[in-house]
Amino acid sequence: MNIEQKLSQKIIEGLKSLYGVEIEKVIFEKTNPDFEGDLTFVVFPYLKASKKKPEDTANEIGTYLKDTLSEVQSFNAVKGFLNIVISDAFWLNYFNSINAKPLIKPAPANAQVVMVEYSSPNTNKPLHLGHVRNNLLGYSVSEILKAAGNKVIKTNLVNDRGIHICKSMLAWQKWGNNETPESSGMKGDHLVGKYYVEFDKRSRQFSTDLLNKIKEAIIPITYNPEYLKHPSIFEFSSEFPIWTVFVDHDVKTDYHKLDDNLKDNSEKWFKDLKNRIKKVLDSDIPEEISTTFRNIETIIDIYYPELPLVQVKEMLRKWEANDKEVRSLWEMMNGWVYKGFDETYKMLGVDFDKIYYESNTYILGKNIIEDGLSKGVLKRRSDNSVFADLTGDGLDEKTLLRGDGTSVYMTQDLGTALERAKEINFDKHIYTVGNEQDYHFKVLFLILKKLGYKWADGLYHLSYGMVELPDGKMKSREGTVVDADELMEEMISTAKKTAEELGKAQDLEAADKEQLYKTVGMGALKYFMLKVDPKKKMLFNPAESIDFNGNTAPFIQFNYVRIRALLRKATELSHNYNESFDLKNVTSLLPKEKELIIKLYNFDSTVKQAAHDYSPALIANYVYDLAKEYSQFYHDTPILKEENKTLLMFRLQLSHTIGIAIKSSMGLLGIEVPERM
RNA sequence: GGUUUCGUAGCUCAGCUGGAUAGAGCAACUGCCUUCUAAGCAGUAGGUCUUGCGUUCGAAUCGCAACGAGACCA
Repeated sequence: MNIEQKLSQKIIEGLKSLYGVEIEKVIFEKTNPDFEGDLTFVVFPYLKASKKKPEDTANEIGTYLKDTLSEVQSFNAVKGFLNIVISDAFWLNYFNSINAKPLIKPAPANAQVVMVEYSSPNTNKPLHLGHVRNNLLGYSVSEILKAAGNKVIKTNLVNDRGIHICKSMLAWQKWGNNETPESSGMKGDHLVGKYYVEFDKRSRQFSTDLLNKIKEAIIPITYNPEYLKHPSIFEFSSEFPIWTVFVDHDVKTDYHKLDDNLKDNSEKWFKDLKNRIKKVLDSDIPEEISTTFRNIETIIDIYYPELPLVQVKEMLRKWEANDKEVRSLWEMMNGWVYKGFDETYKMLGVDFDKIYYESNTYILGKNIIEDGLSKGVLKRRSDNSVFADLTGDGLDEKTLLRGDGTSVYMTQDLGTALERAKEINFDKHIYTVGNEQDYHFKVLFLILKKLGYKWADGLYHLSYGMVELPDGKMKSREGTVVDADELMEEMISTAKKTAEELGKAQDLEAADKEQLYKTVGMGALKYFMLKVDPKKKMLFNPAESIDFNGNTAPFIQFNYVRIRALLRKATELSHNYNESFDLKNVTSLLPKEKELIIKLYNFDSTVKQAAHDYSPALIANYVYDLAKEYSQFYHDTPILKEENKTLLMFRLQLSHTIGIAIKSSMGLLGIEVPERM
């Protein structure tokens, strides 16, 4: 039983015997630092029962505690606050029980099985800052869950198929000149990403060129605004404002901006244009117009099949039909990407127990539809599409199967979840996905619950906030994406620069120095991202480098390093801090020493809370507090100069165990600690 | 427009299952290296917790409304 439980029990007893109040749960506050005490019990709610002044009530309960619990050394009552002082002997005794022992115990045999899905990249471009937050969170939450006694299966669902993957493939095929990671010296994922960007560029250029051809063809009739008076032309121009631009030569508007669809959906745009032209041609119009429109029609007919977006759809169709050539191109380019990702993952220090590929799972989910229809959870519309009616739960109708029988993302996710539940009998399944998908997961979980799957109660969306830049969200099209590999490189070189400026680690071997820069640089990055509450969006300013001072990983690492150096020196002086020491000879604790032991005492509950909240930020706050507290202690108390041998030993052991706590906590964040820096 | 999240120091964030005078770090300013590593320690300054109303012994925390910002869905 821990000290809070003991106190709770006695307070419940005391309240009953003193005032006849029965309560179930006692909550303690941390004592305000301005007052003496380790824990505080607030008595305001019981004044009605006690019919006494706040201070008197607190004093009575305090007396009861002191009389019945030997751990209670003293107490003081300020207004309605009962500040309880726990005896040094209790804290020393506690410290002795954990001294030099590992703080994290392996999961028990009957542990709950938790799947944690994270990372889930697309294979059409390299990882960026947003993925970095996802990966660090997923990994850290996994480690925290393990430390809290769960069996964790880390998993990654790779999005390796679809229209966006085909874009890189098509661009490489058409304009790649057989460029490979070897020939270009580029990381595979970056090379593929380059062609993804290339596709976008070429596609837009192609649309622009085509548009220019149309513009030229239309010139003969643009000098006669009279034509606008024809009803069919008028209708046409109102649906396609581009016409107006052609007619009015004074308008300098970039016609690209006229219709976003032309940028992103040129295929549909030109198709629509052609249909509209047909409509005009069918109507009664002057000869000159019909000739012009026929010319335009011909231009579209010639160039439409060449549109990159048209071709990419064709490629996807071939991929789905298992076309040999397309499949082998796909395999080759994905192979490049995986090699690149592996490097990034290694640098990030994350790993997976199981990797799924969407190319294997995207067909799943269709049997669920049948099941859902027969259970009446899903319904069929007249156009043959299938949907879940969630309006009763305050949500919309969610279509799961289109009229033509094709499925949507949701269908896949339903299928994948079912597969996994069958394959691995998990108790919980965590999806680490950004909060832009909150609605998606709400719907997903709700449908699975409605379908009656018991395991659906164990599904959880670890929804994290977006990483934003000073001018808003990252946008790949605007080139504001912060690349993961570049960022990591930068952090490491900044660590190097800083270390050199400070004259740190001069006596280390070259290889150890490199390792140190990596540990410190990556530590700073990871801590920076994990110390923020996952639920909240966070800001990253590329113009300001991530700090190495203050509330940062390097500060925490530095304190670990000081402990290690201290212990090395102690060993040199033959102070064997590993042998057990006699508690009786330590008669009292310095305030800081007690504070530190209490911090150690809080390790378990912090890990538990962090696991419950899926929040590495709690661990980050904890370890920073611990390191800061130790830093003050270290500064104020010369340990090796202590003449009292027992005290000297105690302080070495305290430092040692705090070192263990720092290392363990940082480990939960995926951050390493160096021996020297 | 509908749904939803958020608003705390100049900046980045803690604190939010209601508790005492709202805390850190960065940036600014001031001290402290002959000492176990100064990536440190100590200090100064910086706040209408967006605003208003309500709930109560007590509200940054809970409720309602307004204003502002973001996300998702059309």
